Amino acid sequence: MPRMSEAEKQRSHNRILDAAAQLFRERGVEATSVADVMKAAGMTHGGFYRHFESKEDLIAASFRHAVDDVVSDMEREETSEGRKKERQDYIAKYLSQAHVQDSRNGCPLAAMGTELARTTGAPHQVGAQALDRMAALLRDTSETGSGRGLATMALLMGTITLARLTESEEEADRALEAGRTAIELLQDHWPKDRS
Amino acid sequence: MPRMSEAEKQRSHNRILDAAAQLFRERGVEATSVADVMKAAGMTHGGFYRHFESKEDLIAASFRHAVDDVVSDMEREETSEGRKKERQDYIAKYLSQAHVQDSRNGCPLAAMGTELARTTGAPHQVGAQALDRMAALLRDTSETGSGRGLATMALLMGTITLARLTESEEEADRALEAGRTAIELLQDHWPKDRS
DNA sequence: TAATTTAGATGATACATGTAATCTTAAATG
DNA sequence: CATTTAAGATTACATGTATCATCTAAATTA
Repeated sequence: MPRMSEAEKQRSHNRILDAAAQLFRERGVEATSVADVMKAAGMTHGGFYRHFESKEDLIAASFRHAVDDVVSDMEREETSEGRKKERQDYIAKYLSQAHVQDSRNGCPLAAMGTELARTTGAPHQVGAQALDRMAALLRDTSETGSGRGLATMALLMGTITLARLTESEEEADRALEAGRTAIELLQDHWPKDRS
Repeated sequence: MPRMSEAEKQRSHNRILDAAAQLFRERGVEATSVADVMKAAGMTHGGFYRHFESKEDLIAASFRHAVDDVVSDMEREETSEGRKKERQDYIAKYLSQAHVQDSRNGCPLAAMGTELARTTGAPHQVGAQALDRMAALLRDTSETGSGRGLATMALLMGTITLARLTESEEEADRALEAGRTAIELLQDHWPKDRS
């Protein structure tokens, strides 16, 4: 059936990225094989190396892809007011049962952060970059330092992880509610002079 | 060289648990093989199934083992004052560079939480139990609900994950500092009537 | 249109994996 | 002391893994 047009190669490439981004978040990076990804993308494993140099390469690329997907809307927002609203919406969606259950399309850092942290090289790098990017978005433009953005990010990620660890929706809800309350505290009481 | 005395079997058993608890935290559960664990415990992989039914069994047992290790001192504390002090010490150690760098002996939930959350069955269960246990310890005895304990746990875990994702000690320090500030806010401003 | 290129399929490689059967030997038991 | 038992070593097995060489047919290009 090969060979396909340049445009269709791009499409295949994107299908691989999408499939990888979903599977990696759902099952974890180590637990997902290149063949799994290719099958989910509707291809056999052989063609993989026409698109990526190695699995490590795919990890980095698909993670960036996933972060772009989640974050690009927010970054487009221009005004301070628009950003603030986006931020609140994002947090509300983040701390929801839907997000707890659908890790496949959820926050890449929450799903793969621990695994990326153990990596060295490209995957670790894109993880660190993603953190910068997200902390910047969660931070108020008027703020001096990155502290509150970082703390907010930590709280969001931690809360989702806890909620996913629980064994019932009720327990998950308790975790989410605690997360929401804590986020409010950060927003209302973060010291002005802290970084 | 077999066979060994009952007492020495226990010792072997514990060596396996220790090795697993360390390797799982350092490299991740999926990335660590039974053979890796047995080698680290000073044995060949053949004897493994005299001690555990399966890798899944080992995951659950070693995780419980690690949590016990980390938490038992705190649980022994009787007085409210003693507990409070233990809590503060624990948080200070938790949010330290040492903890960021030494995941091997660090918080099991921070190191394996995401992976356990993806599991079903025994490993997921012990993960959920660990969460209950730790949130209970982080919670003030005078409090009504588990909310603040949960939020504190989320913040601790999230902060460590972020710090481990960074690419320099300075960035890691920024994350840790943000975590400390946020913890203070939770301690000072958590609403009295919230669960 | 003929020659060339290459995306993806097929199949192979070399190795790691979890698990189990079998063997060895010393401890436990009588 | 003789017998039984079982901890750990050795080996085997079936499966899964990342990667690569080769094949194919269609898209490009000359």
